[in-house]
Amino acid sequence: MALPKQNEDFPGWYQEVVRAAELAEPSLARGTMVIRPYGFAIWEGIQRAVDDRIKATGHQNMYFPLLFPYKLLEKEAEHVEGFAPQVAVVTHAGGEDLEEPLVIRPTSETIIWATYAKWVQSYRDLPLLYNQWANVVRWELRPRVFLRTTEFLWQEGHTAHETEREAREESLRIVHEVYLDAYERVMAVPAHAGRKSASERFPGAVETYTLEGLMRDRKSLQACTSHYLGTNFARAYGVRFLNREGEQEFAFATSWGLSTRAVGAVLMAHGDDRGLRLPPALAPIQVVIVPIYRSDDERGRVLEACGRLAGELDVHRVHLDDREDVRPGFKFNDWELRGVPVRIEIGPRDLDAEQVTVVPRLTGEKSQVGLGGLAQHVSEALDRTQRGLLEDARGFRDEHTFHPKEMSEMAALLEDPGGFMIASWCGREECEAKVKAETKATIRYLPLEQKDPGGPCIVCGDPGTEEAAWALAY
RNA sequence: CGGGACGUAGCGCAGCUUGGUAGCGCGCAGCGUUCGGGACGCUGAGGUCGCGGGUUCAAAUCCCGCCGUCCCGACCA
Repeated sequence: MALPKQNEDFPGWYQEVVRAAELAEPSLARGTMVIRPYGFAIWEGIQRAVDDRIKATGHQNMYFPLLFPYKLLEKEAEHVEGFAPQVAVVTHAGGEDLEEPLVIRPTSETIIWATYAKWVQSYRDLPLLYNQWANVVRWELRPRVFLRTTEFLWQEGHTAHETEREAREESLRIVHEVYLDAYERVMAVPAHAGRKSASERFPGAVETYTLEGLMRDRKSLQACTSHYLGTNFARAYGVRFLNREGEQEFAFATSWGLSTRAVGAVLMAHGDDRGLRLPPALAPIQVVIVPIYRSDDERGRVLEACGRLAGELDVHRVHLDDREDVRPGFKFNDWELRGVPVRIEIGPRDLDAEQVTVVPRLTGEKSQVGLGGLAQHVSEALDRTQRGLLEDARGFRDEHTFHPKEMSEMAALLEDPGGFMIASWCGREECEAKVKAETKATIRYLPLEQKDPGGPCIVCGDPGTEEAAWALAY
């Protein structure tokens, strides 16, 4: 089984890696997927990293229901307008048509803020710093495994605050301390933190922050979002509190989410022609040991050594591949496809020389390591891999970041080689739309703080007000 | 919903033009030999040819209708 070449056929490469590494597969209902154990273990690693950080920033987990009445959705005008086209509605249950149709949540702002109304009376009740891990359903027109499925898993944080300042700080803090930290330190995926333009903003948000990562096919992936919602939801659902001056006031809101799309981000940011490459901090298996033997005699000797050495490693997740029905060569390829960071081969030749063979997935280079120094050698290889993947991805991104001055130049660069196009923008939606119509590229992010782009709008030539990053996206 | 393609074994496909016993590769099962980079041999299991109708002595193949999937666009974490 050979993978399609990444450079020549990226979508094919992606689908084949997902299938062959047994991460997930399309399911029976349109646009849904079955996540297989290995793929789910990667998601669990992401969950763990994100959940730890959510808790470290003072949030608690809770759970809200999957279904809520349709009329709740309608209370926030922009929100319903944005989500109505992609909402699945239950109209029939218990053997009859429902008087009140129920929405399958596409996101939970509505039900949560309708409930927060009951929880908040006074400024003393604030802030509410809550998160939930849940599944949501959005009727997307073009699903793609992990990147855009009809149903997906995510976490969604929903906080309520006393002041605008506090809520704005919260939404930014999540971007940096939760998402950026998890992406860069655990998933080894470099990302730009930025603001969304008005047209790309979450329905109902005042400001949407995003992390954008550049994938191996030079498209940008929105890796998560964090929204400052102002008082839009508090007004719609009546979340009022008595402030310190004794006046009624609407609470300020944030919401933020990261989904199973993150698994796709890891695949597309690090994969190569041999398959997945997983950062050790995330990998379900950090070190795999492949025994090599012919006779029963060798088998006993080798497996004994494998067991002993596995115990000596300073690594949490070690797997001994003792399958009898496939040969070592098959196992090498199998684990490379699955992205295991370090492979150790142990055979009779190694044992005779009191050494083992160590092969980091990052480089694929074999080296012989004496038994005494093995634990340290492996730890160093894992550290190098964790750093190396991030550096590789960052280098790739920087090589594909350009500063075009003319529309024609930008269009040509988007075509080949592709990547982020940093260019001046006047801030008008017409100009944004024109770029999309001509090149399919959209503004992926604006700097967190608006700054002088130092030149005329690349589209219309009027004075620029924003430094925008354009790219093709998923 | 617009434009294109495709539905034949678990997966990937050939066969259709010119109607006549259902094929190939991978995978799967058994046995043997192998085992330091995706093994090989022999034997075997597995199919309402997407569904319905029509033409015909005879339909995977020709005709009509329907259903479904995928790709490009609009929507999007």
